Amino acid sequence: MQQKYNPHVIEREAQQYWDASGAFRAREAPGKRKYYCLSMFPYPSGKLHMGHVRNYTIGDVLTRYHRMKGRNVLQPMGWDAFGLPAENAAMANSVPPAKWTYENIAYMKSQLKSLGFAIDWSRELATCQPGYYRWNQWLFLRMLEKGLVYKKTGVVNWDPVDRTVLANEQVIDGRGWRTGAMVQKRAIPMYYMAITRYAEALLAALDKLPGWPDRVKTMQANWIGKSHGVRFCFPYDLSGGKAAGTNLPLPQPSSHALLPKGEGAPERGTGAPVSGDVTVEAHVSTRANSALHPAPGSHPSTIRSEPAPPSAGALEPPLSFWERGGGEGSRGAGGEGGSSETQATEKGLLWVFTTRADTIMGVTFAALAAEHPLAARAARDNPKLAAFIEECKRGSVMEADLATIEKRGMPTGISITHPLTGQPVPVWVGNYVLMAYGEGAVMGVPAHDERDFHFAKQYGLPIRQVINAQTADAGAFTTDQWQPWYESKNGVCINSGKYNGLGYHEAVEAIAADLKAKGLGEKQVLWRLRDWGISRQRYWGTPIPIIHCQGCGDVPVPDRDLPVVLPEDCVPDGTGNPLAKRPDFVNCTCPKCGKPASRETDTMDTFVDSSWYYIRFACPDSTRTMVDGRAEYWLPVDQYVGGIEHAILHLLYSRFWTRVMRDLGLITFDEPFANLLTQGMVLNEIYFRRSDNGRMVYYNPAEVEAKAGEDGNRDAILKADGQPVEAGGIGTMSKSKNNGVDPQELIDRYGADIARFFMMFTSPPEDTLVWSDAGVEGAARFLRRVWAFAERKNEVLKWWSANPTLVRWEVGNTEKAATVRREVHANLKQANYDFGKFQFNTIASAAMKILNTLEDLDRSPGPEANVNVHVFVLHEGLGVLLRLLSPITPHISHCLWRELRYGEDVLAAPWPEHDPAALIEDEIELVVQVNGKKRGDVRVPRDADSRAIERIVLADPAVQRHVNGQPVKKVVVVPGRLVNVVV
RNA sequence: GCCGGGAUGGCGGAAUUGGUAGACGCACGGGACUCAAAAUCCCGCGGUGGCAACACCAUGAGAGUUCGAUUCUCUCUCCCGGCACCA
Repeated sequence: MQQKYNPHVIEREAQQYWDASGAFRAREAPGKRKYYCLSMFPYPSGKLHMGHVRNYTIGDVLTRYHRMKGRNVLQPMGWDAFGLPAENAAMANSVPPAKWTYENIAYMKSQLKSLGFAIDWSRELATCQPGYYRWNQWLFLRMLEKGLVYKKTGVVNWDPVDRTVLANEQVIDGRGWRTGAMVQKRAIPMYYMAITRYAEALLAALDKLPGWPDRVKTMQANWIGKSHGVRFCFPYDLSGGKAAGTNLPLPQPSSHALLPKGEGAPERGTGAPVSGDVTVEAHVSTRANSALHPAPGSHPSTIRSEPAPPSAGALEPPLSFWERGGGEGSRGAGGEGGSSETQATEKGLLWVFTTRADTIMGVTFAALAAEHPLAARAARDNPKLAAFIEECKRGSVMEADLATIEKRGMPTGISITHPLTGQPVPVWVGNYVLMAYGEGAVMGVPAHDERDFHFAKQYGLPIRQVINAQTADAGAFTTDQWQPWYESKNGVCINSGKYNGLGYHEAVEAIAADLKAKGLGEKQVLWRLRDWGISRQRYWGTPIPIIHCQGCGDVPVPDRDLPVVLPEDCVPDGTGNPLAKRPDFVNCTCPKCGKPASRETDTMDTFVDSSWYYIRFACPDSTRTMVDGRAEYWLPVDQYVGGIEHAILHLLYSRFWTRVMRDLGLITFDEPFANLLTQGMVLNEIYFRRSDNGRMVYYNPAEVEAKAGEDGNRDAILKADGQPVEAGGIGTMSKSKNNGVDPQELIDRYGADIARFFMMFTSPPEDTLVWSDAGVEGAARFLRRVWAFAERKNEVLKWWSANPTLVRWEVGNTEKAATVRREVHANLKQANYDFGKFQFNTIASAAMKILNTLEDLDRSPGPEANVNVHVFVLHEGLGVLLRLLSPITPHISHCLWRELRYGEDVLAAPWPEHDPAALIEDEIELVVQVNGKKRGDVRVPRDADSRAIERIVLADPAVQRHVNGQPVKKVVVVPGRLVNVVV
C-alpha cells in the first residue's frame, strides 16, 4: 500500500476499474426498485464552472447512496447543445457552431469523467443530434394536429443584440435574459404552444408535489397567476344618440369566456361542468382563423399563416387578451397586434375585469390603456389625446422603471353607461393601464383602489366611498389621504343601494348575478400565463418542420421526411438567419402539390430541447419511436437536481410537455420530477474599475487583495499594480463580471475527492454559496488523515479480515472501545438521518467525527484494553467510515476498501446501518438545571426511575447551592436528557 | 406593495418533536518535533468580570407562551430570491 495519499494515482485507477467493469451501466430490472437521479444537463459552453461541480456532486452523492441502499439506479448525462452562445462563438472565431459545440462537449465530458461521477455514459445524448431533435419536430407536428401548436402574427419581444424573439419568460425587467439589452416590440409571425390550455392542471397539480420546495411551487403558482373576478362591460354609443340601454343582448359566451381549458375531469378540482367550458381553441378557431387552429383530433394538411380579419359586429366586445395573443407581447406593453384587428365602433361595450366587483357602485371613471381601440377612436379627432397616447406607447416600451413613473391620464370625452346604475361614466386614458393584461381597460374606483385614488385626486375625479370598515381602529374615511383599509375585503357595502350591508363575498355574488341577468357580465377567471412562443430567428436550433408553398400555404413536413436536418457547416456572420442564405436548405418541393416551395427557416426555442430530454434518457437509442416502454420503468425522475434559477421556465415547460406527451398516449405519468432539489447559486466577489471612457473593467478576485479597512469598509487593491479597485459586492460567477473560479484548478491541485468533499462540506446544498477556498485545506487534511490511518492499521486490519470470528462484540463491554463504538454508531445514525434531509455538510462532519474517535482509541486504548475488542472496533469503525464516505469521496473509499480487504468493490457493499445495541449505556449522563439554567450534570443508571433521579439530583452539591434552601416547586425529568429543578 | 426564504463566534456552519447554544471544520494563538522550514501532532479559542472555583451576558431588535425558546406566537428591523401600476 502506498504510504502517501496520492489522489491522482488512485483516482485514475478507480475510474479505470469502473470503466472496465461497466459499473454505472443502468439496466431495466422490472421488480427491482429503481432510482432515477438526474442533474440538469449542462449547456456545453466550454468548460465546467463551479455551479456544475456543485450540482453534479450533489446528484452523484445521492446516486451512489441509493445504489448502496439497494436501488437500481440510473444517472445519465447529456448536453443542452443548441443555443445562442454557439452562434456568438462562431461569429467571433469563424467556426461552425457545430464544431465548437462538439469540441466543448468532448472537453467537458473529460472533466466530468475526471470527477468520477457514476454516470451511465452509454445513454449520453446531445440535443443538436438529428436523432434527438427529429422528435422535437415529430411532437411539434402532433401538437399542430391537436391544435396545441398554432401560428399567429403578433407583437413579440425583440432582442436587438441577439436579433431574436424572446419568450415572455425570457424578458427580465424589460431586458433580454441573455444580453441584458432593452427589448423592443416587433410584429412577426410565429408558432405558439398552447401551454395555457394546461394552466389549471399545472396549477392544481402543484399540491401533489410534496417533494418539491415550497418556494419553487409558489413561484410557479405566481407565474401561472390565476385570479378570480368578474368580467363585465359598460355600454356606450358614440353616434350622438343616447347611450345604449342596459338591455343589450350579450354577445355569446364563446367570444369571451376564454378560460383555458383544464385537462380531463379527474384533474379538475372545481367540478365545474366540462360542457360549460369554452376552450381556447374553440374560441380562436371562431375568432382568429379557423383553418389555423383545427379542432383537436383533426388532421389538416395545410395551415394558413395569416389570421383572417375578424368580423366587426356592432356589439362585439373588444378582443380579450387571449385572442389578442398577449402571449407574445412583453409584459407591461404589447397588444399592438390587437388594435389592427379591432376597430372601435360607434356603439359597443367596454369590457373590464375586476377582482373587486363589490366596489362596482363606487365607479366614478374608467381608464383605458393607450393601445386600447376605443382610445384610438377617441383620438381620431383629438390631436392632444393622440399625442398623449403616442407618448404613453413610447414610454411603455422603454421601461424598467415603469413602476415608479407618475400616474398620468387624459380624458377622452367619451361617456359610457354604468351597467347597474345607468349613470354616465367618463372614460380616460391612463398610463398605468396595461393592454396586455385583462381587457386593457379598468373600472376606476378611487375610494377603494390606491392607484385609482391617486389618479382621481390628481385629476379631480369624484371619490365615492362604498365600503366601510368593520374594525373600529380603521379610522374614518377621508378623501384627503389614502389608508390601507380602503382596499380591505373585510368591510361591508354602503352607499350601494340594494347591496348595502353585504360583505365581500355576498356582494360579489349578488353583483355578478345581476350583471349576468342583464347580459352585461359574469364571473370569470383570469390567468397571467401566456402561450409559449417557440419560433426563433436563429440558426443553431431545431428546424421547424414546415414548408411554405405558394399554392398550398404552410404545409407540415410529412413524418416520413423527418428529421428536417440542420446543416452543420454554417458559419453565422451576425446578419440575419444564416439558414435563409442556404438554398440547399430552403429550396424544396411541396409535399402536397409537388411544386417548388421553401422551407421554414425559424428554429425552435431551446427550452423545447430541455423539456423532455429526461424521458429520452430512458431509451436514447430508440430510432423508430420518440420513447418506448423503458420510459415507463425509469420515469418519473425520482430526484431532480439543479439550480434555483430554473424554478419557472424549464420546470414549467417540462411539466407542460409531460402532460402533452401523456395526452398523446406516449407515456402514462403526469409529473416528470417526483422530487426536486434546488441547489443554491455559487457567488463570488466583484471588483472593477471605471475607465476614462466610462466602461467598466472587471478584475478577477484572484487578482485582487482585499483588506478590512479601519472604518469597516473593505479596501481592495489590484495585486499587479498595487492600486485600489472598487468592490462591486457579491454576485453569481459570470464571464461578464470576470469573477468566475475555474474548478479545474482545484481538481488539478487536489484531485476529485478533495474537491467533492470540500464542496459538500462547506455548506448545505440549497444555500447560496459565496465562494472561498479557505476550507479546502481542511478537506485535504481530512482525507490525508483517513489514508494515513488506514495505512497505519493496514496489517492488523488485514489480519482481522482473515480471522473475522475471533471475538464478537458483547453489549455491556466497559472498555474505552465501547465508548468509541458507541460514538461511531451514534454518528452513523445521525448521518443516515441527514441523508434524508440532503444535509451533506453534516454527513461529512459525521465522517470526521468517526475518524477522530477512532484515532483517539488507537492512540490511547485505555488501561483495560483487550486487543481483540480494540481491533474489532477499529475494523468495524473504519468499515463504516469508508462506506459513509464513498458517495462523497468514491475514489479513496474504493481504493481503501480493497487494500484493507473489506471486499472487492465498495459499490457492492451494503450501506451501513447503526447497531441500536451499541448505543445503550449502563449509566447515562443527565444535564441538571435549576430554574432552566444549567448547573451541572449527574450520572445515573440507565433504568433509574424519576423518583430515584430526583433524589440523586437534589442531593447534588451544585443543586443544593443554587436551591439555597428555597422550597422546590417541582422537578421536571426529561428521560435520557435532563432534569430541571424549579424553585 | 405582495409572496417565499433567511439573520447563530473572526469565517463556513451545527443543534432531529421546545431540553447542555456554538458540533465539525477554517482562521488565529501557544507548545512538541526539526539545525531550520514545510508537513504532522498536542493544547487553547463567543463576550465581560475573576488568580481561580465560578458568576453574569449572549442565537438581528422588542414582547409573549413555557419549568425551559436558536426552535412556537405577535410586532419590528435588515438581507436574499420571486412577482408587480395584475385591475
